[in-house]
Amino acid sequence: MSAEALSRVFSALADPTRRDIVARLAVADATVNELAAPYDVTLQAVSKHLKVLADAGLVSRSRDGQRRPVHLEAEVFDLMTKWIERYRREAEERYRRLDELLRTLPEDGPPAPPIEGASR
Amino acid sequence: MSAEALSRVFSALADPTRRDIVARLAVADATVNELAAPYDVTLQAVSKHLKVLADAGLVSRSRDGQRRPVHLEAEVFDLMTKWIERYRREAEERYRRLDELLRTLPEDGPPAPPIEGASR
DNA sequence: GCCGTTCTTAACCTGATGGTTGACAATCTC
DNA sequence: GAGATTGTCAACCATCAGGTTAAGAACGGC
Repeated sequence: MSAEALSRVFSALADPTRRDIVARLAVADATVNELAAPYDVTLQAVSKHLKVLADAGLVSRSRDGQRRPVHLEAEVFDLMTKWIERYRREAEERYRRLDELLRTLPEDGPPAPPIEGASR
Repeated sequence: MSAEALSRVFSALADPTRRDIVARLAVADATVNELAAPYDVTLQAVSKHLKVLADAGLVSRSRDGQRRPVHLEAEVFDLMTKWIERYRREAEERYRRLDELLRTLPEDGPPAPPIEGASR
């Protein structure tokens, strides 16, 4: 369920053009033509990119006459940040414990014997 | 340069199996066989996943006899977090300014005229 | 109503990706 | 050294992703 969503978000941001679009939308909303201008790909390609971003929930598209203003949805970033921070914290906690363990060990040379069954 | 790196990281984490591997490595280092056990794909497939993660700099692989212990490299997460946080902050700042603008405007009904050239 | 503008959808091509099987390198065990 | 264990590499296959061109939908302006 949420795994699908996360996959879509990460996948969407794996493309440099799409990341650039997100970066520009963080500054201001923009229309499809405005967004497409800097890149030397067709408008259709950019339209596809926007569909990918929209499916990932990273942007929303509305209607204003013929224009389709694109808007960055910042909430989705929280989903990613939570995922990343969770595992970063776990890993760091693990290092902290390891450092502690090493500090409490006797101060001998590098060829220390393998710690058989230390924390198992 | 760093764009390539970011693409590799996001792309690596776009796959649910690889995210699961990262999650398990956050708890403890593990060998390829141990990592492969829960999934119903071949060992070779998992080996490929690990190569992708290693190329993204998310894990490192060393040697211990026949075993190849895999280790999570938490520093790379910072790269992602920085990217995400930068644009999330920009977007939020933009909302803040918009809210302020709306608050300073006269209190009339919904059909307010378009703000022609408001901040341009 | 018609034309130009804006944007999306469909069909298609090509290259990357995730999976498989098969071969083999490297290491421990006997 | 022979055999088992652990893991990688190569070749192959199917699907997906990003690009294109072509067609058309939706709207504003005349």
